[in-house]
Amino acid sequence: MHNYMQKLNCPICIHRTQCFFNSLTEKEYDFLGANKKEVNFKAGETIYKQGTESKYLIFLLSGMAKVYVEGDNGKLFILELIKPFQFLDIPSIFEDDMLHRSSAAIVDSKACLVDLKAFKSIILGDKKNVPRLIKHYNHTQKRYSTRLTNVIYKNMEARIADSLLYLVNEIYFSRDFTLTINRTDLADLSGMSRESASRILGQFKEQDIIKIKGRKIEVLNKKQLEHIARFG
Amino acid sequence: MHNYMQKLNCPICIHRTQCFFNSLTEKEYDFLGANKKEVNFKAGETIYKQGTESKYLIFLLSGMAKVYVEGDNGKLFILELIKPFQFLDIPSIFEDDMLHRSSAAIVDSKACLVDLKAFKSIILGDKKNVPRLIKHYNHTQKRYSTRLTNVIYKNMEARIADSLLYLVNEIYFSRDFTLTINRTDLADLSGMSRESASRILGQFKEQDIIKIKGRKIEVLNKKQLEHIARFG
DNA sequence: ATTCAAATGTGAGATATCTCAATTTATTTA
DNA sequence: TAAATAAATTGAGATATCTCACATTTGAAT
Repeated sequence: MHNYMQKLNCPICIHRTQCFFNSLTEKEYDFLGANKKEVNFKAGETIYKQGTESKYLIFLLSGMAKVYVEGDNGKLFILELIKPFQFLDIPSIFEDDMLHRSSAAIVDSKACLVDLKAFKSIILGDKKNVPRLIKHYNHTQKRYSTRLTNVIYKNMEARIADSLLYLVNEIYFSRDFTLTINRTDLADLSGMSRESASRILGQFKEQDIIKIKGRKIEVLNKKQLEHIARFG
Repeated sequence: MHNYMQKLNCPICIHRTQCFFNSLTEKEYDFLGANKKEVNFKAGETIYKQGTESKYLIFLLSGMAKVYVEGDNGKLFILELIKPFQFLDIPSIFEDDMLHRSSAAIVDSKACLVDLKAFKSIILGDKKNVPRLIKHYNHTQKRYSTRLTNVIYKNMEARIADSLLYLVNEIYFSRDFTLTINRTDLADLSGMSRESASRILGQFKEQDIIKIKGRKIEVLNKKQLEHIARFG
């Protein structure tokens, strides 16, 4: 098991000891548990597609997944990486149950599907459950703003720096990590072509900002990376 | 008064006869009313800035506003245009009350600020009020996805076409309208420079897709505009 | 109507990023 | 361990978009 698993920081999760669902009563928890399914996904497999309906709340139990928006040309832009005990997505509940983003497994993963009706009844059943859900939406919105700003205003160097800092601070919790994602994913996370991402990485390596050995990356100069992320 | 005022389609509003607040009880409504302030903004004036805290729920009573994210370089990307009786923004309630986007008045406008505490207590006071709020978040998230996809995958022609269709379908409700926004706003809405936006408009005029007389725009061939928005 | 300032339009060169093709490196399979 | 396959790097030309400078139009003020 990767060590990034040890230090989870998810806003909402179903792991009994953490986040969202830990505030549920025993009864609520059992009710949700009775209305869930577990599904396995192989690396690369699509978990769900934007524009489709889902009767389930989806979150990850093991592995890693990417959540992304996709264009007609088949290209995709990764919004965030999802680790175990985080929601992959909540459909548009109280509306049309649609999903507005897509998701795929990066490594072999297991997801848990909770019946949406059961979830709704839990949310509406006790007002103490509402704030956590709202927090989730705030978190998502904030992430969207960041991603949008990132891709609109920053040059490629800043975008790759941003992605590396995201991996250090929010995914692997270490300056020294082995990527679970490939270069194409890193490029999609940074909103550029695979080749451009590769070039920038080489450039950072040349400047001794990072050290690369295949999928092993070590951030040598985080301060400078932060500066590049800010000013390009 | 512009005729676009007549056909409002807002997801949530405070106008007594429409949307969100019309489901409130008399008592709830009066309580919110007692905890609100009205503020006037001149055209161009900033209403709020991203990264700041707000103790108020903000929505528009008259005029028009733009909601946008901004980069360090002073450039901005407009997420949506806001018309009367729509929320400008809801801060990150149940968290840090922060705003993650910015807003400015496009024409002279009046906004209504509702005390956040009062709003929270209304939301938590009766579960019937929760779904409408969740809907608002869904709407916002969907809009973000659209904007993001737009700017990442589409060329300038498609982006301008998209903006024009947005104005026709969601703002003015007519193929024939007088812009309340200027060319710079249209460019910021389309994620490109003012000059580029201007060039594309000229191109569309040349192709008889639209007719332009200053700020008056008439869409002559909506089908083609839709095709361009889709395929570039 | 005339004048002035602001908004808008237009052209040409500059620039960032992409695409394609070739090469190298890493990973899997036999 | 070698061979085969997949992933990553690198270079060079192609392209979309931006920037800057200037021209034109529009709307406001006189």
